[in-house]
Amino acid sequence: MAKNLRLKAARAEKDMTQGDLAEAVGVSRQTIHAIEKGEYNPTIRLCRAICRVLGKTLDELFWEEEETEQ
Amino acid sequence: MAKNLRLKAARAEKDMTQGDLAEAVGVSRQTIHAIEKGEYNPTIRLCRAICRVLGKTLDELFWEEEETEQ
DNA sequence: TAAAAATGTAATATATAATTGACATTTGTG
DNA sequence: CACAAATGTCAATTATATATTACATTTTTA
Repeated sequence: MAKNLRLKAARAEKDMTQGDLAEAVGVSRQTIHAIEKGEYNPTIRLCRAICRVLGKTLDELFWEEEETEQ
Repeated sequence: MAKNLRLKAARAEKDMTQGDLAEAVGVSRQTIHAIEKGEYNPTIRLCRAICRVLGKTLDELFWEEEETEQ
């Protein structure tokens, strides 16, 4: 998975820390960190929760034209 | 998770069986069945793969205004 | 510039996505 | 109708998303 800079930017736009977002969507801070870093392949439910909190769509935050690795 | 009828319809539009789609995205037929039935909370990577094969966006196939259960 | 807040990282544990194999039921077609 | 293909379902297993705890590093701010 590639780094998710769009997520990082959307979070910054809302002035939320990784911890704030984690709490808002009900996961651990490390999970948000791992998603932004591209280490995790999150579930669609978590992606939707993040989108709702940040006011973005799935396509805006989680679409990728091509799958890079694995 | 709610039944994913949009996925079922998009698959029908491409005249693909559950088995065809499963093979195209590299998962088992049961996984596709479970997603359509709403039993699984698939990963974003699998959702993207399905979207690419069916020529749809994440928002078209996997967005939900509200999370129903659990 | 020191303290606090935020972020990065790692190891271990747990929940659940996904596989596999097998069979039952439904649907389409000769 | 009979056969085949597609779909539905179940149980057991494996892979991996996520949690938890803990600490190190970077960034912010008083």
